[in-house]
Amino acid sequence: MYKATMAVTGDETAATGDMPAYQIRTPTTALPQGVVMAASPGTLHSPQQLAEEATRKRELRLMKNREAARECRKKKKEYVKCLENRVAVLENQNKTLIEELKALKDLYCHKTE
DNA sequence: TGATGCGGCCGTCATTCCTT
DNA sequence: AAGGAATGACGGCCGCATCA
Repeated sequence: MYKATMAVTGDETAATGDMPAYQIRTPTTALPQGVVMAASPGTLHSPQQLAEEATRKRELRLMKNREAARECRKKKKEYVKCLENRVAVLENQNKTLIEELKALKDLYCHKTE
């Protein structure tokens, strides 16, 4: 949703270049706390062990995705806040420019009279 | 005071995007 | 192409405000 908007405007770039900050994907190497690495697949044999491994993998995936979702929402909120700030700045600039234009018009009118 | 609507947060699933 | 991370979409839960 907000990604599409970014693609259109194309000027909300992060310090890193042409990529918006909220889209920068930095690979995380650290495993979340409490996560234990499984034995290598070659050491698993019985259906019981295979089922346990599948369950473990699923729980790990869910846990990682849970964290990712939290992080994603956080980034999205920051991005929206950033856009709102930008809107405020641009509105102020616009206001200033309108006033400046008005002043220049007044000056010009008085000169020609 | 219970019913209802609303907004925010969360977890999960499905899909997209990126890296290797 | 496979695998993992990021994100969109959806539904559930909770707290708060409003109303009858």
